Amino acid sequence: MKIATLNVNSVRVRLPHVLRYLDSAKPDVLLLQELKCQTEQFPSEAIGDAGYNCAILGQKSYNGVAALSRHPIDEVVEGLPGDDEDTQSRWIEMVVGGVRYVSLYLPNGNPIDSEKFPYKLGWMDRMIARAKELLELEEDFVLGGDFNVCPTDDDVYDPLAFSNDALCQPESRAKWRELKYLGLTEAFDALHPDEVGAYTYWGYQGGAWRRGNGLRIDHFFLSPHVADRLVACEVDKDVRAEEKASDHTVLTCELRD
DNA sequence: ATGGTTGTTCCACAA
Repeated sequence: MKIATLNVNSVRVRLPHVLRYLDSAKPDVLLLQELKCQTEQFPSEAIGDAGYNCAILGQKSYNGVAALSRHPIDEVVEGLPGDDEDTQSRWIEMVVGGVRYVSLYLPNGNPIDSEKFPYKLGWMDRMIARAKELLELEEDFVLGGDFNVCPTDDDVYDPLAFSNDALCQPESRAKWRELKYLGLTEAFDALHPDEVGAYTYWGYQGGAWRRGNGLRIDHFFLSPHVADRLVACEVDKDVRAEEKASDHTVLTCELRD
């Protein structure tokens, strides 16, 4: 079972990249974030022609998440529970073959002296609560996507430059660990415990990609039974190297069948 | 302190 996640930064601009990836890598599941389009504008036909079913939660201009599957989708849950006032499309769940796959786009939270930072932390509390609920239900699940958290300074090309960034705040990192300490396995760290600089994002500014100035902010968290099946988790940098690429690349995770 | 890029939109805003 091959699972992949990609923040596309506009699915309409990045459709060729997505189709090329599906055709070459043939993942069973692909989680997408930052669709930047409404649900009706999502290119379901092209992706359907490529052999994938889609669960989509779009939004005009910003955010938007989707989960694609080569196998039939048995159930879809749209949105992260816990705040009826929250209208941002950042969470979708898809059940395939008895496993719940979540595509999530955690709030960026910058700048930290604005209302955006407490929104990020509150959203993380709701994510932790939902994960706890799924564990209590003894569900098998995978949380994948753009977490907008660099877990440690080893995940940042220039920690000093990011010391005031929401992605690197002690509060953001503490909640990231709180999620993990529920009993989840962070796939990349579990298989590459001492690896430094396994970045998944390189911004568009200042030749960041060319210079290797990246951040590790895309992650997979696995529930206990799913973690028992973990065989691989890798960053696929080829997608970021393409023309007109997203600022993120693909993170993959392989589970024993 | 500022400027560097990209995407969506309607002009700044978000990242």
